[in-house]
Amino acid sequence: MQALERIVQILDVVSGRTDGASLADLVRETAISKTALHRIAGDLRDSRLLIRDRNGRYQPGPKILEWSGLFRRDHVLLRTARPILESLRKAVGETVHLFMYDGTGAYYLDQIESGHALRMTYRIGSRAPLHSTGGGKAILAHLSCIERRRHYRESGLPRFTAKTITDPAALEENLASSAPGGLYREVGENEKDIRCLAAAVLDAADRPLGAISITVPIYRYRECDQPDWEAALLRAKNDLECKLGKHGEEQ
Amino acid sequence: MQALERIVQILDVVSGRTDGASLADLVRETAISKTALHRIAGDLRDSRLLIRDRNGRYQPGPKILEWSGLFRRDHVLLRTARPILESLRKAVGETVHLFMYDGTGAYYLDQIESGHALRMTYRIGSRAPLHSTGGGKAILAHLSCIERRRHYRESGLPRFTAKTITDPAALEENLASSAPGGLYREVGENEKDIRCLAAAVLDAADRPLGAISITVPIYRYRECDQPDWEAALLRAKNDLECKLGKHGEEQ
DNA sequence: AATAAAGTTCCGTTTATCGGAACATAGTGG
DNA sequence: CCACTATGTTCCGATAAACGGAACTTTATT
Repeated sequence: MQALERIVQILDVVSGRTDGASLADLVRETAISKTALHRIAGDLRDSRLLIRDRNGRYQPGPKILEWSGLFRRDHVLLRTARPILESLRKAVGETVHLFMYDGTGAYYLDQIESGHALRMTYRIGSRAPLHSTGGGKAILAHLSCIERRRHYRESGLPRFTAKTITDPAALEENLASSAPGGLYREVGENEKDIRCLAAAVLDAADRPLGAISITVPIYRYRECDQPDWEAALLRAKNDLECKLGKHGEEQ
Repeated sequence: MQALERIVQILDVVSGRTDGASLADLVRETAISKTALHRIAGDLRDSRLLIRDRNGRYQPGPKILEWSGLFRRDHVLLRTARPILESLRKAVGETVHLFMYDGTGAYYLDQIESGHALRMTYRIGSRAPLHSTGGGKAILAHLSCIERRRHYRESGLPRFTAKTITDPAALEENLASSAPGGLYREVGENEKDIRCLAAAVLDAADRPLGAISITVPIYRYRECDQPDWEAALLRAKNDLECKLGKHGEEQ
């Protein structure tokens, strides 16, 4: 659907700027004619997906909050994981993430940032590469060989840093050599000087629903913290799986 | 735009249900043909506005989070008001709301619920009637006569309860007799047995950006709390206006 | 196994959307 | 103060993008 692609483009631009976008901004940043932009933006305004601020600039509208508000309130994984993420974040003092796997890709679903000035911030809702992020690797490791192969073929394992694993065979080997208890490490493969420890969150049939991870700048990482982090992460993983009813009926 | 209307309909249905919607659900709840629904839902999936869970049901997708996440992070009014709302909520112990006015209507932008079992919950992002809610009345009172008249004409002042003020003249009078310091009361006009105390949030030119309100079930309301609440609300209003740079440069 | 319900694909028709061009309305600088 | 440029808005005929009926496949139900 052409209309949808344009709508998405427009809202991406508008939501990606801190101070909204004028019509002219949209003309510049999309390949849509001014006429069409004018018309579509007007329609988006009627639907409350956009509003115009007092300078006439377009801003994200309340409809988005309406859709996402309930999403946030009712999403089982998100809601269940929040308090667990909070404990984990408190225990390790670094940024923690919740990933969601939807059958084709993984997304950052939630994030609690570390209190440090230097910290990792991703955009909630954005795609997380499966082959180069800790959470992605944890998820990948729990897919069937067929699914994994298909993903290698379709995504092509793009390179992000010098350390990104771009060879399927190497990745398979890397996934096979996980830390004890099903923990996965990632060291500078997605972003330079960032490392990550992650665990998959599994359903009753051991299929991955998502993952939890701890992210830390390399220079702040100390080997001696590793055991504590592993323990805290495993606790969080088990907690979450229990609450989601993995082991018999939920409490 | 027809396509947009359909997209909005679909996402409204999907986000309004706690467990998503099947294609058949959508056929029932919209006036869109099954063929079109199938196609549009597929396109929405491609855009990550919808995902299919493991039962094949459609759920709101991560794109919505992506759009709203940044909205939440960067929205000046929302971000500035949060801590102030938290103090206010702590001071009065009842549900507090932040309203936004965008030139045509008001929306619930944020909400902190009271700890009580019985509490008022609205859907963030949804429309708030200007004539029957405390926040709406506070906003209305700070519009020009012309804007107010236009709103009366366009909205028609629909009735929600026996106490809703549906006559323009009566509403004008009601707005004129506000509590000291520009506070507005609403007693059961929007919802039976709920009362509300609200203050407008004004910009440097005294035009309303939105409003803050305290909402309480009638039976829990005690006359003696009134002065404290008025003071707390006025403090919050002034705080917020200062932080938004109303009185000279922001600090 | 038979029946019903849900989901998917195909394809000719049509109407909703497209963009160029012309016009209107701010802002800017000489 | 006027000319000039950037931005926003309206009109309208052409076109391709979206429409929905019908037929088909798959998945539940009894």
